[in-house]
Amino acid sequence: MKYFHSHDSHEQMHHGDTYYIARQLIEKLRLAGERLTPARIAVLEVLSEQVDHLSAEDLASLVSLRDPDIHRATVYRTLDLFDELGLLSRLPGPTGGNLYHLYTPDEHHSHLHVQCRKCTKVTHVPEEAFDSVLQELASTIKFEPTYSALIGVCLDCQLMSK
Amino acid sequence: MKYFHSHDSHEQMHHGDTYYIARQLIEKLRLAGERLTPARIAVLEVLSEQVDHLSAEDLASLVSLRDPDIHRATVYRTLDLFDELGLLSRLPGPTGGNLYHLYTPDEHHSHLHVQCRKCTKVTHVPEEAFDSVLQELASTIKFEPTYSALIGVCLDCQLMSK
DNA sequence: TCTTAAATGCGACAGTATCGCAATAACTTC
DNA sequence: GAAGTTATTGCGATACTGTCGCATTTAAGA
Repeated sequence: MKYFHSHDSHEQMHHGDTYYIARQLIEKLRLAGERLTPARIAVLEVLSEQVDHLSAEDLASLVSLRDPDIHRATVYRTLDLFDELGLLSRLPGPTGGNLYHLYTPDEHHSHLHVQCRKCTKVTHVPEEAFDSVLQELASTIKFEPTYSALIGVCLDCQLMSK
Repeated sequence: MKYFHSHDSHEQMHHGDTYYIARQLIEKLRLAGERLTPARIAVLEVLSEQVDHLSAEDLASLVSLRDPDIHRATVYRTLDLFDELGLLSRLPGPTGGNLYHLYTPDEHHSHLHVQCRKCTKVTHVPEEAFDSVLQELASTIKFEPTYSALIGVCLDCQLMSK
């Protein structure tokens, strides 16, 4: 509970701390008026432990490991919810489904994921490099690339097809 | 046949001309060493008549209208081929599948599609505005955003969720 | 025309995600 | 802390998208 007051605290609290991240986001859930259920917390915690983008089915397996009573469908519904709340990055995966990855609290909305359209590998890009572009986009065509991703073909896949 | 020489010709030949587009691309197919089959030509022509991005299933229906003997699976295989040849834009659609749209011959590789992650609506962006960005991407993180698309949330969908 | 490798039709199949509905549980109010 | 209201869940069935193997057909070159 003390952990919710991060601003004025000098306690050991690193951004990489899984539980710190999860707590921050749980607070976001509550503020959005969403119910705090064991399933949602479990999904949030499992998500916060992942470094890369994972499929819904993979996440469901991990959640199921933690609590076997949580159903696949619930994980899908929870991911949809988190997506709508803007808590995570959702990108098309290699097998047709989507890949998910939690935005950490210190990632801004303009954080950019770059994904290869062929191998679906995702690279994280520092936002500073693209702030100007994103702003130009927003003003020129009324498109706000919040939680955005750029899709193209990575160098490896380009070389492979030659 | 005369139509292949567009540079020095003064004939009526607009970029919006469906058959002109299809012919250009048929030539590309041949140059790539691919076989010219009725199915591929039909898919190419149907594609060239579309203004927006369409799903594989929708395209298959349209192709089937033109020639009922062309199977769903063939359309999927053909779209894969066209994608690999860089003839079309392939973007994730609303129902999990992909959406396809032919690049016209006058669209360069750096042509950019901007797609809303929620309603999957696609907007075309003039490449000039982003040449510098794309080049920076390519050099900084070794990512070549050829046939690329930027994914975010369009203004309409942002307003709706508030 | 003949030959050969590629492309096709077909149906079955796999993976991803969604659905309706009854049962359950989270939050509010008292 | 008990009751009531409404959202959430588990469950199984199901739809949708895309893929596969294999026998047959066909495009392209000799």
